[in-house]
Amino acid sequence: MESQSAMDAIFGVVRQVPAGRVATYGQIADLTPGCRVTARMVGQAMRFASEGVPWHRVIGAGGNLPIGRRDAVLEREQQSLLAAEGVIFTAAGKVDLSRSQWHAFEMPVVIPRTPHDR
DNA sequence: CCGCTGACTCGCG
DNA sequence: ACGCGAGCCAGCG
Repeated sequence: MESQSAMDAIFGVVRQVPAGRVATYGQIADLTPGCRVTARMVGQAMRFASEGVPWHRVIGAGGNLPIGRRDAVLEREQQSLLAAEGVIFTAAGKVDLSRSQWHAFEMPVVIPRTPHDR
């Protein structure tokens, strides 16, 4: 299994996803600071999500719910949890990322500019 | 050390 | 639309 510290880092990012919004495995991986975290690892980590970690807001690329291949019951739970939060689904049963994807707060890159160079 | 396996993703036919 | 293979990286036998 992956290291506990890596999962903690991943959980830390997942906890930032607000209700009504979703993020993809790859997105979480990219946002997770520290070492090389891949989408696969995020998925593994979600299996061990503890209380307080909104695992249901983490979905597959393109709005898929890849969990369905493993556990249909769990997938229904994820759907109901998301629906209860107001997440928009498409007719195809996928999450409408264009409307519900979480956009992490990005720290604006402050370009250093000294008084004399302008 | 090798190979297989994933709640993954992307590209190609 | 759908399957397949390759990249991905940690864990396990």
